Amino acid sequence: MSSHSELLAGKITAALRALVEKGELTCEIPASIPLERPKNRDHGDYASSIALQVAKGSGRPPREIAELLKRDLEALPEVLSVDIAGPGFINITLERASQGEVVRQIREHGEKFGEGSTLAGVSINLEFISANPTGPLHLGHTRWAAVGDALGRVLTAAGAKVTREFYINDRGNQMDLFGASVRAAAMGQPIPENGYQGAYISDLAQAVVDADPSIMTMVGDEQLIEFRERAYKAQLADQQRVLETFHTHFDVWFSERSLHSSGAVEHGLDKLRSQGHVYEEEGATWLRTTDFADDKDRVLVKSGGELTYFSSDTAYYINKRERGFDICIYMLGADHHGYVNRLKAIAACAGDDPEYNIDVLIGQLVKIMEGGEEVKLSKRAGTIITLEDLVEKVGVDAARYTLIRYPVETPMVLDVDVLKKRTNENPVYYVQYAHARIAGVLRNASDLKVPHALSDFDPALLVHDRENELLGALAEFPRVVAGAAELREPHRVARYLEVLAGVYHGFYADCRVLPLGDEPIEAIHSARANLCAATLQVLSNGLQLLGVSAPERM
RNA sequence: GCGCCUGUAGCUCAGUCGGAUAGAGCACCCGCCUUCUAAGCGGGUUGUCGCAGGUUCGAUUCCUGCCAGGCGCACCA
Repeated sequence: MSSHSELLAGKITAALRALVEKGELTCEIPASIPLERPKNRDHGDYASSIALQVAKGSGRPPREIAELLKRDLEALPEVLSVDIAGPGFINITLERASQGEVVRQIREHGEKFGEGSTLAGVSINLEFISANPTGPLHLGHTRWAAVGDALGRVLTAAGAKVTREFYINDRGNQMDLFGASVRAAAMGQPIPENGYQGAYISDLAQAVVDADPSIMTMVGDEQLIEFRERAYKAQLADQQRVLETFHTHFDVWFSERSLHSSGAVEHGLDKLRSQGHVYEEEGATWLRTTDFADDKDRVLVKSGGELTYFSSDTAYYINKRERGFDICIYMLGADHHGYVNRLKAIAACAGDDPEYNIDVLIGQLVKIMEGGEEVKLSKRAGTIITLEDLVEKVGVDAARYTLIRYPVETPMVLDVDVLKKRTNENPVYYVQYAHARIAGVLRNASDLKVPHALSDFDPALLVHDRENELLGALAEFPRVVAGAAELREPHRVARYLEVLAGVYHGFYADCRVLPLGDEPIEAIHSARANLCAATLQVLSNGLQLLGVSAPERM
């Protein structure tokens, strides 16, 4: 689908190239043309600083270059006028009817409006949460559940083939400790040193025993293993259930154990050896990650012969690549940021390009406020807030939306009291309300028999400033989605929706959509109803990308 | 000590490739429902963009140093 921004950028590029060829200008032509929607309405519908940017090496003043471009831009039928302002900004005003065409595009593409092809043909493995199956998902996991899921949707919209994957850390000491803790709870014995505390452990113990009381008569290691395995299955099933209620779906649940049982770890070691970055020292096997950006080498096989967790990580990465993924995205918490370099080093040691094949996103921690005070989280004291707790308190939509609307690299404070409110303080309702409001208008349009099919639409009638503003905002949606995918920042979609909702509310206040009282039905009513339908579509598509519902009524 | 993230209005926070008067919500004040959802709209007030330099026609944005807060530096998982 072609948009005005693409059209204008293309025209500018072509015009610059022609000027260079004719010898009227000497400069490099930038790969991307800066083009923005100015905040100030006096600056037209689109503005570009290209003349300022290009002027440097060209030996001509920016305003002169702007003048040269102006002629070409004005020749476009979609362009009404072009002004040169300030030091050399090019301000472009579009023909009104041309702006209105976006309504047609939106309605024709329907729920596909906004999709793009910038990541077409790229296969992406998106790994997020990856919690240990030794307890419920907590607040930190919840941020990733919301953002990771939204990112998956955004990447898909950009054309990528996305596999969402949850890596289950089901191997190692922690699992044994977990099993021992559950057994101790079942037997009424004290929880082992550094074991797992909390009411959920006794709940798990109770559930395991209820399902099969004979476990109490087992002895020794056999009993320990059974408690571990059954509690593991129960806890994993609980995580899966909770995530489904949170509208976060995984395509693959990948078990760390399976890496070992399938021989993938040995295979990974062989692969790394063949690349020449593995060595033996002091009885252990090491990967020389310091060949690439890491600050120390990492042990793959301990001197005692046991495999490290790091060996699983390397094998897992190699496994992902061999399953055909071009890009492996890892979403990690800030407490794991030290992993970034070693993960990149794994890719490099495997012969890949760490700048392309691997992408590590670090999310800062979430604080939570309730009753005006920070809720201190402590596993020991049992005061953890789980994903389920949060959803119970504020609902799926408010929880997801709030967690998604901030960039992940900023630490955020989540105020439970605010999230319970149904006011503007809670932006999810602001956006959803716009959607519900439009749905109501369209219901009324049908009742009043105001035609609002696309065939009844005349774009030239949309000449009000508010209409113009709304059309401009709608046209931005595909760019926003593409940018969110490219930068891995789904919060951009949320912020855009808030702006769009605001623009719509402004339009709604100033532009009557449907005929009043016994007024006759006219073409403007149909035009505006079409504009409403297009806005409804974009709000719906955007909310869909966030996994947040788009209610017809509120 | 080394590394990563953060520092923007009273509060919570936006601000892709440097651009034209730094934004939103909340809070505070004032208006707007005899007809499309007032969970809304309009107006007013609020800033040394942590500090100091540098690059540039132009810096909240890029570079360097410093200050403050958070997090991390295992043959743990």
